[in-house]
Amino acid sequence: MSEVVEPRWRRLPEERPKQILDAALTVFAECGLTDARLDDIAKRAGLSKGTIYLYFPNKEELFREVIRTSVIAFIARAEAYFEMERDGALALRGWIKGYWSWLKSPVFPVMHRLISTELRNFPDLVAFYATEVIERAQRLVHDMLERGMDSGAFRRMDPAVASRMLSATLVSHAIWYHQRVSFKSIKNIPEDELVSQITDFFFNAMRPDNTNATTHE
Amino acid sequence: MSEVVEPRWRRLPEERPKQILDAALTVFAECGLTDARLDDIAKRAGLSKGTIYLYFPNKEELFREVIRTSVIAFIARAEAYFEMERDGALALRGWIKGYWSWLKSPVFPVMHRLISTELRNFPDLVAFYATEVIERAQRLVHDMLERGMDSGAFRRMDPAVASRMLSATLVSHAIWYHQRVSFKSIKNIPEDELVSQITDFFFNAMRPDNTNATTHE
DNA sequence: CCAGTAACTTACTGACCAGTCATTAAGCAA
DNA sequence: TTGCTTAATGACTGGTCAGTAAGTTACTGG
Repeated sequence: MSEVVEPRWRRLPEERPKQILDAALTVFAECGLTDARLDDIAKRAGLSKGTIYLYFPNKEELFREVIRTSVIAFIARAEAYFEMERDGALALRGWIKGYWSWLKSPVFPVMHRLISTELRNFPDLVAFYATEVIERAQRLVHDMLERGMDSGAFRRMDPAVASRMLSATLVSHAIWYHQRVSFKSIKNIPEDELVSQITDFFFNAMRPDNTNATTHE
Repeated sequence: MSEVVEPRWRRLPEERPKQILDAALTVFAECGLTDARLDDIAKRAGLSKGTIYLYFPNKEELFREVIRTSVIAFIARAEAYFEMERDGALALRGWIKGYWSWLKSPVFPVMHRLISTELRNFPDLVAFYATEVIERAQRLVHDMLERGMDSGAFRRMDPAVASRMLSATLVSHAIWYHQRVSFKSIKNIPEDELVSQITDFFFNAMRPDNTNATTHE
């Protein structure tokens, strides 16, 4: 019998880390850090648990690495959205689109859970996230808003506050979107519609006053 | 030696459930369902773990009860805010204040975590929360907005969308507020200021157009 | 074709913790 | 004071799972 017997497993040391990180991201996204089982991650990656320990020292470090690589991937993508659109309002529309694509990715719920619940256990990741994502993003939006205000496209207000309001709206909607099966008010609204509702609302909040300078008081 | 010896423990069957629920709320709020330890809850309540099982059948049921009682307490409080303020805009300001007081309470992060992560394990609580809080609240806000639109205080738009935008902004800010130590952009802003920033922004988004009916296009 | 070794698996260990139950003690009534 | 009821305790059990280590299989170079 000269059958070609498939080996039970292959040696693929180059590809393992990525396979494990991908699987881990999925499982962490679904379960969170504590409820995620290394056996499940291994199974999903088509490996045994022991293999994970060849590439990562422990569960927590695997978690860290999942976050780090995912965030880095996002930043790289986001920066592509920013090749000098000088018009503040247009740049902002581009930003919203790009930001949403991150928010709707499976990485975001993981990040969000981290931020809103498991934060105190990972101060290093918090610092990393704060400087590498939040501050960077806020500076960008801040600048776009100021440009828009200067050009008269937006009314004058504190750009830091405005940018926070935009984030707030997007972030909540993203959370609901990820859970949309359970949310009547979101369930049947297509994604594009949702984003344009948010955009419209924000631009309305920022639209300049058309009154003829009635400085009452 | 006729010292008055304090008994090692007292029999207080009436008060135990509340003591346990209070302690559980705190610990669940900090750790989430999985990471919360019954021993910790017991310790915080000044009891032993066994005692918890005299009043609640298991951890999950205790969790359910924490949520139920807390949500009910909130609803009761919230309804007090609503004794027929007929003016839409004023009613809305009242609503925001009341809603915020719920959002900043320790129950909200628990609820939020439940919604955003542990949802699938508690369909009954989700349904309960959806009907008893979300829908009810949305209907109220919806009505207030419509009244405000009718009176000309607000511009015309879909009240469902507007109410969702308001919730979104408030909810995100609440999450950040609970984690404010880690959030530079929020840390030094007093609570009142935060709420009024949100309110102002929302009212600006809803302010009617002052253009003299320039129906271009 | 046959070591030798690197990649991977599997069976195990020890810590942890929800839930149990035998025991102890508070309080009450006679 | 005694004896009964029941609130409360805390040591224990059984299951779960992160992490380990010994064993197995794929591959490589001679």
